[in-house]
Amino acid sequence: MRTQTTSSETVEMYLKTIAELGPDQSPVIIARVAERLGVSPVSANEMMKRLAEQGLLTHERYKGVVLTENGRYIAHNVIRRQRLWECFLADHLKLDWAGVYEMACRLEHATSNVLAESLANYLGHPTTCPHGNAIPRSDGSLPEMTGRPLTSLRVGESGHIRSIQPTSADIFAYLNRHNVTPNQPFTLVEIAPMQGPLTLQLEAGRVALGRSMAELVLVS
Amino acid sequence: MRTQTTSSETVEMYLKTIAELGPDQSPVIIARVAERLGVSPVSANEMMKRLAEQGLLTHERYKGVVLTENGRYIAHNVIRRQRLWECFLADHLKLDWAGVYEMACRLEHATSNVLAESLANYLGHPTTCPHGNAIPRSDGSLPEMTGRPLTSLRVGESGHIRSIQPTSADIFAYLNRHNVTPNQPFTLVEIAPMQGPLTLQLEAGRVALGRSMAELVLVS
DNA sequence: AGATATGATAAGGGTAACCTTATTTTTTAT
DNA sequence: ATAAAAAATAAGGTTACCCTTATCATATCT
Repeated sequence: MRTQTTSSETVEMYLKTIAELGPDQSPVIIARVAERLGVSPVSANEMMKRLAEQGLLTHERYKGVVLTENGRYIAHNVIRRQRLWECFLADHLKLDWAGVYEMACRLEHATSNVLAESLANYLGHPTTCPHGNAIPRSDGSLPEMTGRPLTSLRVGESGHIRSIQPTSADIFAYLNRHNVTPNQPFTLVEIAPMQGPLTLQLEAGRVALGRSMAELVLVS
Repeated sequence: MRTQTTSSETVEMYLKTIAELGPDQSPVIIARVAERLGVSPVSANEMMKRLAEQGLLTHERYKGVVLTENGRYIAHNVIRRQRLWECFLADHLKLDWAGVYEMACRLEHATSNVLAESLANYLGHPTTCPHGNAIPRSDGSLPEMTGRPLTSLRVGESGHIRSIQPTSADIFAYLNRHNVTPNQPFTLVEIAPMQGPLTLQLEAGRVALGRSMAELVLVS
């Protein structure tokens, strides 16, 4: 927890993206960040230089970037705001589960501390967003991630969906359409060979998920 | 109502400011806009040129700028969003009456149509913001302003506070501290000469308001 | 009718983002 | 061990804002 100098929206997006791509503080390849932000790798590189100068992250060539304590603090704050807004949008405004991530992503940058805490209070201090991801606490700490990736299960195993990691609205929409949402019980009925799809049996029916999509799904 | 091409935050702020300074579509002096936005007159001038090119306003030298139908539509939409957020912040989150204008001013630019309409619905389609100003309708139309400026009253006249026009948080705070808020009954007990202050008798006590502040207060 | 304050424009710059197109460096995979 | 793929950097540009200082044009006031 430190000098939270107010950061531009762009800076906030970079920090948040890095935090999302590297929980556990593992180095994040800059090109992955560029991809997710829809920006050229060159631009992302330049930005990383600036962020490093500001002491928000460290960069080791060909390894990737790691947030400093200060950078992580800001990132978690941004994520906190986003997830609080997601709760409001989904639970109170009844907005589409798949779309709230992106809507909240715009609101998060326009949210002061006072506002965030009032909102948290109004919502009853929720601990997870509608997609099941933990909401960082106001001191910047992030509760331990519970659940393991769907891809780590064997055929025949059962469990409950715990969370869907941040992704695009299309993917959320696909998952929602097939009832792959938090708390749903399921059984893994098949894993196709050659990096093929995983097939889940849910109460409402079956779904096939490609590997990369399945990696976004945490279960218990 | 027209081609609402998505506009930048800056453009939205210019349009909103022009709409606020020139209700009734009277020409607005560019320097006034610059002042309110905290920008140099030269910058505002350049921006007006760009806005005129985009067909959002017309500019007559030494007279001022007037929004086109399209420009006004966008401005009213921005104002609608801001005032809806003000309602939410004040009525639901119980945030400080004086501060919600500025908080909402940041949220307004991060608010899509879908979100604005869901919010309106959640709030029960309010028609005025916490400061008593009319909320433009979703078609961009603005209900007729009711009430006249406090400065048009004579000593001895009574009435109710109707609204406080958009201003800074300090001024809102001052007015709030002295109970100059919508629906308060009052009597105008004195007008000091030489452009001096107006003194109001309210239920809770007396206040003295300078001319320029009094002009922001509409009464009935 | 002319002086003055006000409003507008011209000219020259700055910054934070972004871009593309080389080129270089490192990792990785055969 | 080396070739191919991936990551990083260099170089040169663009855009949307913003700035200051100086000059020009108009309206208003005496």
